[in-house]
Amino acid sequence: MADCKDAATHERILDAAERLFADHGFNATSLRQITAKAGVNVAAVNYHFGDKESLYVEVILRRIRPLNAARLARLDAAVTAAGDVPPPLPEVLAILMGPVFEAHQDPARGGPSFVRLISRTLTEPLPFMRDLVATEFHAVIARFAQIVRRHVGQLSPEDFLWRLSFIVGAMQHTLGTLHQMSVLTRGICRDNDYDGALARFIASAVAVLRQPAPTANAAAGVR
Amino acid sequence: MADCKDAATHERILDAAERLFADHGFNATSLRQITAKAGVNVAAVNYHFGDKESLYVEVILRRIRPLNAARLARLDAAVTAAGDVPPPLPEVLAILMGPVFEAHQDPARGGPSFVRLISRTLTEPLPFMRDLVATEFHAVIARFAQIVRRHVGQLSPEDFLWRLSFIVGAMQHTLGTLHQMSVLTRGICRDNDYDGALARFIASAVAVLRQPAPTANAAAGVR
DNA sequence: GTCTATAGGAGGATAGAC
DNA sequence: GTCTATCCTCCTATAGAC
Repeated sequence: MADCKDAATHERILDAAERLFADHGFNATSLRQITAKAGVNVAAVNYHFGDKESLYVEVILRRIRPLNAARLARLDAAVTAAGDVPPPLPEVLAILMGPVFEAHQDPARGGPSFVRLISRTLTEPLPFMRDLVATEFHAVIARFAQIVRRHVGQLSPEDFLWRLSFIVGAMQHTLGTLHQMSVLTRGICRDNDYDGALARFIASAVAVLRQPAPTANAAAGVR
Repeated sequence: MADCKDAATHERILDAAERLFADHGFNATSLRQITAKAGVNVAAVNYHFGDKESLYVEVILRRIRPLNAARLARLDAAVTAAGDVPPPLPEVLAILMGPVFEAHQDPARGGPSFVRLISRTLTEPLPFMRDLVATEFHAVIARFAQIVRRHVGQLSPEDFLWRLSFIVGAMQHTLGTLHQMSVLTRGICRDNDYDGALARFIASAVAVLRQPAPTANAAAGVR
């Protein structure tokens, strides 16, 4: 048996829901699928979590709280070590993304399913998900954005935020497709090359942030 | 009345569905919502489109076919004009993204709803959507990737595809959030600054593609 | 604490009148 | 072509037994 025979009903439901929500999304997943996969009764969800939305929230919180705590702890350490100047940009980005890549490799931290689920949660516009993202990510985002900002002080706020948006998009897409990069690229990019993927993401994000400030004729497509 | 009184039922259903699918997604939108918004009877969907999935496909096809045709036509013209060398990278990217930004501004080409719907369709993993994307986008993607590739010939296939993936993510995220950039940035980035957004996207994509090839110690977070 | 049984409602699809 | 009426499936949530 792959399933631990002694896992509490509570945990078994969370595990099954994590996988199914990641694969099919919130609306396309029924409580019956979840309880069937978990090997428990339909009513167990209501007993342990109340309703479907609360279950989804718990699935996310179980993983994201330790993950974000790790991010902030590592960032604090890096800031302390760096002294008066902000920590180097690649290091800051590595601290932001590293824990997610680690979670992708570690079933105990959710594995690929959880990472994909995060990616989905960031894009699905259901009100309760937006609230969840706002509550759990706001402190992390503000903290990192503030430090990154110090590295590109010459940029206008507008340029800075557009670049940040592109990077968030790349991040979200990377997390959502990492598990199938081998298939998507016919084997050229490997799913399990975490160090390579992380290094390339960081380098590209740095390239976006450090590109020259735009000039008036840049919009004309000048080479 | 904002609605054209003579719009055929067929078109009214497509318009209502486009908006609702973009706002709430495929599963969260009911046929009853669509027909209510269109001011037609529930059975009209079945009569005109067969079932819900076919309706979704028609909503996309109505807009995406002219859009992709315009992309390929402009690309052909640019390739002809450039002669032996490939057209400049920023110009190629402008041809790829320009038509989408134009559609965002033009209600007759779908406006923000259609652009958001495309973004959603690229991320939702329902089988019929994956088929739709494969069928309608494959030729365009292959054509553009081939030309972009000629600008970064020194890159390994692996580096090239990772960078392309980051750019696709940035593109998808930009299209999905363009309509609310004002809100997300508290007014700093404007939704309707299409030229500015397009220019910034192109510049960032170029920065990602043209960054130096990675070195062995890049993964260590060296400044 | 966990399960059985079921209420109560919504959704997609269709038959047949007009 | 468009509408009315309806079928049947599937879902969430709950009440109450064990």
